Amino acid sequence: MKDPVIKVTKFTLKRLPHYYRFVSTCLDKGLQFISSEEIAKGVQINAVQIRRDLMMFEAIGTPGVGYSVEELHSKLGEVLGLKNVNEAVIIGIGRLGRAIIDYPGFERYGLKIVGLFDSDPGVIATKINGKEIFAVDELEHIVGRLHIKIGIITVPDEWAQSVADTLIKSGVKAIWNFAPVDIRVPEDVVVRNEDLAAGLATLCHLFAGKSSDGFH
Amino acid sequence: MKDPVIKVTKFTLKRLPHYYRFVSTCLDKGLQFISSEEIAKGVQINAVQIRRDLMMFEAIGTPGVGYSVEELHSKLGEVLGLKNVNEAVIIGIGRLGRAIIDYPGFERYGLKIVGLFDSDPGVIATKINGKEIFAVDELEHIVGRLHIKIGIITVPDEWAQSVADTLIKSGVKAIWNFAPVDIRVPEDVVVRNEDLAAGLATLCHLFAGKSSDGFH
DNA sequence: TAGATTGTTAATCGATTAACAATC
DNA sequence: TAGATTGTTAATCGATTAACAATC
Repeated sequence: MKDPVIKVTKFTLKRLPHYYRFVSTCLDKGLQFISSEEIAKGVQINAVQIRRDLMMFEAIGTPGVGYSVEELHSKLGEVLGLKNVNEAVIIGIGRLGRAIIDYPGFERYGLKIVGLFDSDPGVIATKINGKEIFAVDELEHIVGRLHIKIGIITVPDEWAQSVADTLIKSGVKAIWNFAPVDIRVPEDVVVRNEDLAAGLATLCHLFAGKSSDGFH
Repeated sequence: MKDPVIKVTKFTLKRLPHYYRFVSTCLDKGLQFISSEEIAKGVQINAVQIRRDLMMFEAIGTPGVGYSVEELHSKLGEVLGLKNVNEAVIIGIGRLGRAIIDYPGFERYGLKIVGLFDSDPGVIATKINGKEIFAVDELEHIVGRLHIKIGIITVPDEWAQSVADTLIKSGVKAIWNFAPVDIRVPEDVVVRNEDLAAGLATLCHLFAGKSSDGFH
């Protein structure tokens, strides 16, 4: 019998990490149950929306009582694919790469960075947090042998696509790209282009809008 | 006469930075005109969608010819609020903070980080790229005096909200938060919570979905 | 003119919200 | 039972797509 793949819309999916984070803190506090209203306050999302989103697990809540914190936490983690530790490699050990390597939020999500790569002879063979940095030339070899499925790209724009291609050739199925270019991948590979500058542009626009509105 | 505030939906806004980036490269290549089809290929978004999005500037394109690269570039930059340089401060000079300080995509968007702050006596008064790091205690004073409107938060979770409060009190109107918590702000302040771990969670889910699908 | 491509209207699709019956 | 809160259905809202007339 195969696992029923839980279908979630793109939009629901975006909200899940927030629920997960909030529910995690509730768990830490030792709470037993929470209502959709309480979650709503915690994550600033409409309570109806939340109930709707949580409907993907059938009948996980108890009317009149709320949701079991523990169960909800566990289910959310499962849907988000955080149950098993995911091993990843990171390519590009500049400042951004280093920041990612010890970004605090990741452990909770079970991400384990097991391979560090760079092309700069000056950093190759040095260590970060006890992990050695390898030459990019070895990327294909190592990724293939360790059966790594996730690659994190923190190299300059002009290298990003070619690094991605190498990763894919080596069997990587999920790419998290921080270079400010849109990476092309085949159908069976998922990619997330995390363009920080785009986030900035969005913020600037909202800001510009607000400030001109202010004068009317 | 006041500037007509161009209304853009949340979704259009998310696509604009991509257009902007692509059009920038066309400009660099010296192209005169591009069609919505060409942009579509470049950014992997439906051409109709693009035309629809670009309708916010009235009649900027020429039927049968396309859009003037130069004009489009300039208009997009304007809408995104990138015309004037935006000065910002950053609080939290850890690895992430340092990565942000020299992330390559930002200059193009006119972001200028003019103040660096941290609470660690070990880094206060040291310099990065020639810019001195100040004590957080001076944040309110300096931000207020320089009339800074944008604050970037790269401190640990537990400090994020309080730093945000200080920023707001000092007159900051836009906050870009990298700490993995949702920051609360008053109505007249815009905030963008850039939770990297949430991005990871999204990627993991997509990945998990793909891999189980693969077996059917 | 003929060909290309825009701007716009109408049709479709999907997400959010409101209302409420079912359940503890 | 009465009160609370879920799960679900129906109504609304907004975004995307398709079709095409207008324009260069």
